[in-house]
Amino acid sequence: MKIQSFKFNERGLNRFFGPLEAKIMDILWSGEKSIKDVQQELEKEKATNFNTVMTVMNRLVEKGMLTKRPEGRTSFFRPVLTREEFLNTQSKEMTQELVDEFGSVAVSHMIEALDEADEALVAQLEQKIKEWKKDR
Amino acid sequence: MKIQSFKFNERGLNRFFGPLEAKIMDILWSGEKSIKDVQQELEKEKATNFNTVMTVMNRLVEKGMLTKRPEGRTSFFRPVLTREEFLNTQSKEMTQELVDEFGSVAVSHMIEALDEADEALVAQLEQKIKEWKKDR
DNA sequence: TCCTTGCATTACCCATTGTAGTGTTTAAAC
DNA sequence: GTTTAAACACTACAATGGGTAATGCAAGGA
Repeated sequence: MKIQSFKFNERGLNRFFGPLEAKIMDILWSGEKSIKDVQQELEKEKATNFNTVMTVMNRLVEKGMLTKRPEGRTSFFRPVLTREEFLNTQSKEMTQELVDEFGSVAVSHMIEALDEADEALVAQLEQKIKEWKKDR
Repeated sequence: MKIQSFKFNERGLNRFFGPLEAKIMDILWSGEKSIKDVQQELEKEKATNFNTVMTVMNRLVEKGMLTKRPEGRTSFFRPVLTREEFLNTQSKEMTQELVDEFGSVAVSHMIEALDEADEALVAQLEQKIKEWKKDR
């Protein structure tokens, strides 16, 4: 299942996940782990129930975000996409949707957004356009 | 209250609102209307309970999307922003968030998205960059 | 006075997310 | 081989957001 909602209010992974989900994804992007591993990691910051972690992790599997690899009695979980792949995918989809939905209005806003953000990004964009023209 | 979530799956206003909310906003963007006006408009397509419409409209007021103007026993509702203002605002916020969140990755995706969308948009973007450079 | 109209209050349903109790399986320890 | 504890399954509940609607009140007109 795909991510289907982007929250303006939040930051980082919390834009795509609930807060606990986000923490779990983050932990699993540091390597394959069992439920207990994750729970202990979370415990460092705040008392966390094992079953809570299990439930959320299993839901993430159902959503297609994690894979579950049983090994004996214990299962090990791993994100389907790397963090980079994930963010890349999301960014791409978002951008596509933005242009589909808003067309030329979005284009104006892109420049404005880049303007406030970083001069180097505009240069990069310019370069991209150059390449794009070559392929025509 | 601001819109705080953008749904990839949906189209148009349904990206920002629930389906009934979206229809109501749409109707109100054609002019100030009472609950009954809106309900009758909705009724044309599908049986619609008056109170359902009322509840949703009042929620839209709470969210800051509509203003309510009492006149005698009847209240009249009007969107706070015009459709154009609303879409413009959303597009701007989305774009800003995108750049904030993904930086240069987003830039690449912008071009790709434009590529698939429309050649004219790339030209527009190029023009925007030119203007941007002038202001430096 | 009584009925109709407009609205307020309140509620229930469903989905998502965070939370956690209870029950079951099974490997390992005794 | 029976007990125990770890891992897990199953289930449920709360909060939130959105769609739905019943009930009840208030005020104006017949």
